Amino acid sequence: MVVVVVVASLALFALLAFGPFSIFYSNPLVTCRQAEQVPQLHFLASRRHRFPATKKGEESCLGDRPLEKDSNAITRGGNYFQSMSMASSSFSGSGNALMWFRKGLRIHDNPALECASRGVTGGGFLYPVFVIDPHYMEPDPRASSPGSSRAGLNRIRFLLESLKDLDLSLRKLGSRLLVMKGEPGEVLINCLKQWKVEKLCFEYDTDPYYQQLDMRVKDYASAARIEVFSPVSHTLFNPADIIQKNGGRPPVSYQSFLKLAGEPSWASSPLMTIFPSLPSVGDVGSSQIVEVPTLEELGYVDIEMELPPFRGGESEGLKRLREAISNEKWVATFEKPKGDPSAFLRPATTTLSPYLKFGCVSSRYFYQCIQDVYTRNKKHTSPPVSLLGQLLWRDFFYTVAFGTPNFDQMRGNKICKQIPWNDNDELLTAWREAKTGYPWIDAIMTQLHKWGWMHHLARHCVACFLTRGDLFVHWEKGRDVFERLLIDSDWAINSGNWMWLSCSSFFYQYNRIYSPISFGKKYDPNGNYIRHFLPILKDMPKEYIYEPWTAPLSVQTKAKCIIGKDYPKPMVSHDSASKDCKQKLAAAYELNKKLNGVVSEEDLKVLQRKLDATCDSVLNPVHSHSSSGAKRQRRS
DNA sequence: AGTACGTTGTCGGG
DNA sequence: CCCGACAACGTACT
Repeated sequence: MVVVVVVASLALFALLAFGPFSIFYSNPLVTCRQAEQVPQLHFLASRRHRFPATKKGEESCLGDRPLEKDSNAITRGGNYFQSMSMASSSFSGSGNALMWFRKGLRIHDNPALECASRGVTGGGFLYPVFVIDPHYMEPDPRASSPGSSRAGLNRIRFLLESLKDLDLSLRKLGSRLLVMKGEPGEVLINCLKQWKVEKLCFEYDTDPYYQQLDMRVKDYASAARIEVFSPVSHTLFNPADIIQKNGGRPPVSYQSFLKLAGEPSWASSPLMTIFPSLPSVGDVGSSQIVEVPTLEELGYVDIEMELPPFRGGESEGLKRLREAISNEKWVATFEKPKGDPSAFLRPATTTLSPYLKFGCVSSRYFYQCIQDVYTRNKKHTSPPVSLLGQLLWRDFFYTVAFGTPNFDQMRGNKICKQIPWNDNDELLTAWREAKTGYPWIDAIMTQLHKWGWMHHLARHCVACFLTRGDLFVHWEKGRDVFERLLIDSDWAINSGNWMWLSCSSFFYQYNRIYSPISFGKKYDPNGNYIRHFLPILKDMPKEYIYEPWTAPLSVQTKAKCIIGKDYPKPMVSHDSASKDCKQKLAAAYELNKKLNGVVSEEDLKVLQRKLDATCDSVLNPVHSHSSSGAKRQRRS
């Protein structure tokens, strides 16, 4: 199941993680004609699938090539049944195949499903399985907001909706989704045994959680002589290929990644398939099969939460993709940094990131759709800022993460600067709970709670504020909050972006700090975004809405919002806090340089003590936001 | 050793 | 809207 092992979307993190993808919501300007201008669908049956050349149960440990390069293997209008019978000649036994869904919750461009369908032989059956891990899905009463210990309610809902949609699509093809509960590895191995499965298919996954889980399952399959097919289809490229091309080390800059990556092998091959039907599902024996559960059935009762503007599933994802793509001028001129992070009625990006995260939409199909628009619009933007560039960022982070041990933490991570971040839970909690006293920051964090999604640049602002800009809290802490709450949170992209924003890796210009006051103001001078997500401030005059503590008491009274009572005072003064942060970063960089990146725990402690003495730090405000905030206010 | 470059800073001035 | 100052990092390449 989709348990991500380490709690990690910066969207920018999500970039995608920090949500890189955007789409308009319903765009009334999209016509049917435009919507159809996407690459043609092709029949699955037409393609002769080649099974991996490696031995049974061993292939795919590093992931197979996503698709054969040989486009001759792909012809239109082939005969489904013919190809099935071809496959059957090479098998004997039960002829049963199992398709294990984890991410990749889609029918289109799904090589593992194709292979599973083709792998059914004789009178065999196809078992499409999804395993719900209770740790990932069931309520944790101790969590800081509704949801499980690992996932916020918004992502759990999105996943359930995606499963429901997948089940519906499978049923239309004469199959269904077999939902089971339990520890995924255990459940799956049990299925393989009980159902006499001879072929196991699932999408290859680079996340450490799956690396470990899949190893276990593959070991069992190998011992039981079950054939395993595990294609790379979540990303554009196989991260292992890129790392190999670079002499075994992942590229650490986007530009070098681009050079190594080049064009994907399948760039002009048809990826879309239509299944006329799927092999039927066999007897499930004593296995406990459930319908896709509702939130209530999982134990989420009496929770009042407004619905975020994202419905999960392949159907909705493809609809949004077509809407986004149909606006060709928008696609061709897309420049990520020019988007407006305060736009919420109509976000400035595709908002496809949640769909890419769960694989409801294929990133490869998205890639081809964009290229298709580019062929008709010769003048278009380029990576890193273009729409295509956003997809490549996603692959960039997947590649670096896959090739970097301990990528999701500072310690033991070779590409991560060792910095003496503080471990102050009070600062972290105020940030997480949208109580920093900076309306721009608190509005963004509120959007995170309510929607499970914010614009990429909004993610930048709050990540910078928590780490190198103001609070100097460890980036891993903020990453964990994003990881749980973002619908699109993604292990590689989220940690990558947090390192980026905290100047721990990839980006190092620590003097460039987002102002929690001016940055939002330049996009949204009236503060509409703040008024929407922080209704307590809705009547604050625009002159004060970004800095309500500067409003005269009479104005606060009239706006029915007394600062310090109805809305918090700023927890730190940005001017002095950011100066302290810069000083600390400079000292930490110096130490890293001196020790050539090999900084011990003790070295960091010594530096921290030294910095605490020299900086008027925000690290010890134990008794209060207001008093330390007030103190700082006086100094400035 | 030196140079160019790097998806998305802020502020003040023209 | 664009400019430079601010203060100055690392990576990649020559």
